Amino acid sequence: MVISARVHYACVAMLELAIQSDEGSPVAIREIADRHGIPGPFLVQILRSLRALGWVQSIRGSHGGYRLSVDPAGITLLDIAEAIGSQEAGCRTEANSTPIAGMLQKQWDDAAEASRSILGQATLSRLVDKARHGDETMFYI
Amino acid sequence: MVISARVHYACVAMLELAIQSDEGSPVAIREIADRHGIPGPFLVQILRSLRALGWVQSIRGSHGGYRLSVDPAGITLLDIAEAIGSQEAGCRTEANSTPIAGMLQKQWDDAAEASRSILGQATLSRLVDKARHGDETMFYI
DNA sequence: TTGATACTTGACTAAAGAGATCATATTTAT
DNA sequence: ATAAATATGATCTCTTTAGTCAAGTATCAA
Repeated sequence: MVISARVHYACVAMLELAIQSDEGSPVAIREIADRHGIPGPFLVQILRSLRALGWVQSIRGSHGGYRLSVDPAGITLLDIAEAIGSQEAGCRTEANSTPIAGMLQKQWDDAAEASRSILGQATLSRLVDKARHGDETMFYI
Repeated sequence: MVISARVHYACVAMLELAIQSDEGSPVAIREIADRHGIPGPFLVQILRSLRALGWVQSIRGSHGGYRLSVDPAGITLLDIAEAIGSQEAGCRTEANSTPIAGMLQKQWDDAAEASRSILGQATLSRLVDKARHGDETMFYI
């Protein structure tokens, strides 16, 4: 699975919003963009997509910004990558024409599934905890 | 890890050569291309790359073609993908600028490593066995 | 009511990579 | 000789990626 800059930025933004969700005031795009060196107008595009997905809400006007509008425990990096990124993982060959192609396709699928499994376990809430408590290894039941 | 058509074709070709390595006569590009619906001139390009890697050898002239020049047990799909494909797995962000970016980078790396692990176990010889003996599950020590 | 701040929207562009395609040359068996 | 193969370098089109721009709209605060 190739993670584009777009997907990476989307994850950065979602994490920033998750971290700052305690404070009442919304977070401005500029703040996130400046802190992470992301081109502002590009981040605007990305947040529009996230809003279309219903994952963030926007507050217009002065002192406006964005707020997370979902439970951070319910969104994983995989969700974001699949929603924002266009690039499929693995390889989609047309109609396993030959036994060899079919066998290879299965390997590509297995490899892609392995990546997806990792990213599917990384919820925003876990990552926020990780970011807050430093690098200590954490155990979950 | 995104598997391009180029990588997929390269793997098909290597498997074909591995399967037909018993017979003395080399395999023509046309034969592989026709059997799998691969554009001939494109496959030529790919076999050139494989030859440059020292994995196949070419025999020119009439009745010429290609032959595997390495042990099929020593080459995996990962080797081929990394040698032929240009696209890196995961995501390379520049110099983990922030804690959040660094944390994400680690997730991208973990996901990429999971894919690589799967493809790294798929040697040509195993796949050839699989292709020959049908779909029976095989056990290796 | 006016200005500053911040989001909204749609269009646009440059660069890179993917996936071929083509023409021409060279080698070898028969 | 000639047919069958590979060798080589150039070129081409299409899609995606990453980013930019301009003009509009909403809200707050003085």
